[in-house]
Amino acid sequence: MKLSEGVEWGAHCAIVVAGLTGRATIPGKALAEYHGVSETYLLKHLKALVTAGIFESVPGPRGGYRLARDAAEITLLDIVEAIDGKQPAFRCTEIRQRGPTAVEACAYRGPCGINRAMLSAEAAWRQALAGHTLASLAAGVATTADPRVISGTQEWLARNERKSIS
Amino acid sequence: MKLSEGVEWGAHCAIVVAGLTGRATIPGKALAEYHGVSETYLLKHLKALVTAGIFESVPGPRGGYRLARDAAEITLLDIVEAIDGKQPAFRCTEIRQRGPTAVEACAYRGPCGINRAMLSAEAAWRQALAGHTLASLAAGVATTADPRVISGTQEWLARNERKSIS
DNA sequence: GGAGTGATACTCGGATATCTGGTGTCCGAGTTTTCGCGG
DNA sequence: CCGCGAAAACTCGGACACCAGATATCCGAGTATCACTCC
Repeated sequence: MKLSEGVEWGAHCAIVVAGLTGRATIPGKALAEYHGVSETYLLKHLKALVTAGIFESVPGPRGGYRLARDAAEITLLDIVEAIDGKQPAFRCTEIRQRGPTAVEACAYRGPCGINRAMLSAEAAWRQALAGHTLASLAAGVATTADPRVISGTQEWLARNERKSIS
Repeated sequence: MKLSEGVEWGAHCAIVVAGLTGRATIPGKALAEYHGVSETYLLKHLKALVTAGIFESVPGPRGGYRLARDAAEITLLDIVEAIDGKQPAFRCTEIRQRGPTAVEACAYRGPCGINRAMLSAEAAWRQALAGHTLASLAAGVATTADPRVISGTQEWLARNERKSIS
C-alpha cells in the first residue's frame, strides 16, 4: 500500500497557500519552484484540489491559486481524498462467493467480515486525518520551523504572491 | 491508495486454515480451488505468510499449510503487514528541504508536521486492525454465514485436510 | 492627453508518453509415499 | 510374510513475463496586461 506522492506535494502547497494574505493568489510555477518539484506535474495535483473545492484557480497573468474556504475548514482528509481519491484502500471482491462451496448470491446478506474490519480500520484512519486542519498544520510549522526558514518564506511569499484585483 | 488484492486472499485463507482440526494441514492447491483464484499466484502470498511466521508449511505429499500459532494470537494487522509490507503508506520525501528557502539539513530537527499527522493516522489504522484476531473473525463468519455454506465448508475441509503425521 | 483596440505574455487545463510495482505464470528443489523386489 | 530400496508423485519455493496505474511531459484554451494608434 502506498500513498501517491502527490499527496505530500498537495499538502505542502496547501500550507504555503494558506499563508497568503487576503485573497491574493500564487501561481503554480512559484509553488513548484518553492518545493523543487516538477511544475507541470504539480499542476495536475493542484487541479485535483481545485476540482475538490479546496483551491480556487484564477487564470491569466497575475493569476494563480488561493484557498476556496477558510484554512480551519480544510482538513488533511480533504486533501488526501482530493488527490488520492475517495475509494477505500481495501476492495472486497467477494471471493467467498466463488469456489465449490458457494451458494446463490442472495444468501450472502451482510458484508464480508473481513471487509467490515478493514473498512472500520480505514474509518479510524480517516477520522484521525480529519482531526488535522490546514490551520493547525500551518500553526505547527510556524512554531517548530527554523526562524530563518520562516522569514525566508515570508519574504519569498511577498515576492511571489499576486494581490487580489477586486 | 490501494491495498494489494493478496491481502484479501490471505485473510480468507487464514480463516479457512484456522478451521483445521489439530495440527492438520491443507495444501495451497485446495485453498486456491476453494476461493476460485489462481493457485500459483496464491502460493506467492501464502509464502509471505510463512515468512512472517503466521503459517507453517509442510512439504511433500500430504503436506500443506497450517497456523504457526493460536488463532487468537494472530491479528488482522499481522496478515496485512505480512503480505503488504510494513512500510508506511505515506513516505515523507522532505520536500521542505528543497527549493530556494531551504537551509542546511541539520536545521530540520523534528519530523515534518505533515509526516507526523499522516503517521499518527496510520497508527490509528494499525491499532484498529490489531483489534481483530483471526479467532474473532472466524467466529464472526461462523455466526453470520448461511448454514449451507458452513456445512458445505466443513465437509469440504474434512475431504481436503491432511491429518498430522506425528 | 485620453480612449479604444489589437497583439502579447502569462496563467491554468486536458491529452499524451514513460516507468515502476503489483499481477500472473512457469519451472526447479525437496520430501513423503508407494510400488516392486529380494530375502 | 517382512524389510529394503528406488522411482514417482506431490508439495512448496524462487525466477521470469505481463499489465495497470502512478509519474512525468507537452501542447492548447483563456484572460489580464501592455503598447500602439487614433481621436
